[in-house]
Amino acid sequence: MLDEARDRLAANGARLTPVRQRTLEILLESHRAMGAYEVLDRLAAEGFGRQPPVAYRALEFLVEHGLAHRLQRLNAFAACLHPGHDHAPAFLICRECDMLAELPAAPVRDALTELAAESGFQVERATIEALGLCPACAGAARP
Amino acid sequence: MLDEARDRLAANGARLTPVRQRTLEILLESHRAMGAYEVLDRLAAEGFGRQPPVAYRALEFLVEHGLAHRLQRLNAFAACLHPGHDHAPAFLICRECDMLAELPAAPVRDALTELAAESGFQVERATIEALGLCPACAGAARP
DNA sequence: GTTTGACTTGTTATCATGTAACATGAATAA
DNA sequence: TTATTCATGTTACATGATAACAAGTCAAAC
Repeated sequence: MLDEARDRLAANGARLTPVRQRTLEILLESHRAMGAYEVLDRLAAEGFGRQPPVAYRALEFLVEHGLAHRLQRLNAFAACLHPGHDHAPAFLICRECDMLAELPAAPVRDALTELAAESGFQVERATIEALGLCPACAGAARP
Repeated sequence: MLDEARDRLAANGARLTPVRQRTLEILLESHRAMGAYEVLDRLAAEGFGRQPPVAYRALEFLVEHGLAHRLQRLNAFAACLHPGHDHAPAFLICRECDMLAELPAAPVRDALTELAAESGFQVERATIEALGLCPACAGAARP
């Protein structure tokens, strides 16, 4: 995963420096949405800077290069699980257990792009996030 | 618009009190996305309370009752332009002029709901926001 | 009509999230 | 090697949001 990321970045003339790599690893390890300050704490504990911009810059960099996503509803970030494939994912956030699922959302994005185009609006980036119940929690709620 | 809002609320046993009404008016007048603190300043200048919860409570109330929307991407709020009609609107935000358009997005929502259902996820609320260029700004950019 | 209880509004205090501006250090290219 | 660009770190601040409590308002029940 990291090697793939490094290659992808090199192709764009960007570098996976230590902070950036560690930030990506932290996101990948925890495998859930993390707030910037949570990431910052981890970084600081490992000897990196302890001021907010350190985390925000690394996270922003990862998002810019498609290696992580920003979740608007949660004010949080998560590693991208399918870097490069379909880059307009939709996110499903379980309101019970906070589980996060990322799914390829080409049809949804297309519907949105087309709808916008009818008003002459050019979509560049779309945020598609749903709140609801994951299968496990839905099952538990209706026994 | 206000009368319609009042009626809709009365039907739900909720009241359009002065702060709430004024908050809705402020959103409607400016007809764009406003931060909570911007709304708060206006309210305070008109003799209402000047502490954050005053604005947040009024805004939250309006959102709860479908009279306003919260825009995750902007950390902002905007009056709902079609209260009651299709309540899963998509938002188009122009990155040049900050124009905000709200459009009925039933097809997009349906596509998302169906996609989620394939994974067993039950969508309750969806956030669909697009960043891009409005017709005016797109025209100006490509002369 | 007064009392009860739910709701509304306001406060203080604090926390969480995000960014601007600047100084220093490392990598790259001329 | 020197100029230039990019990265990292800092301080300081701006913005966004909520918890906890006190006081006022209003309608319904008695």
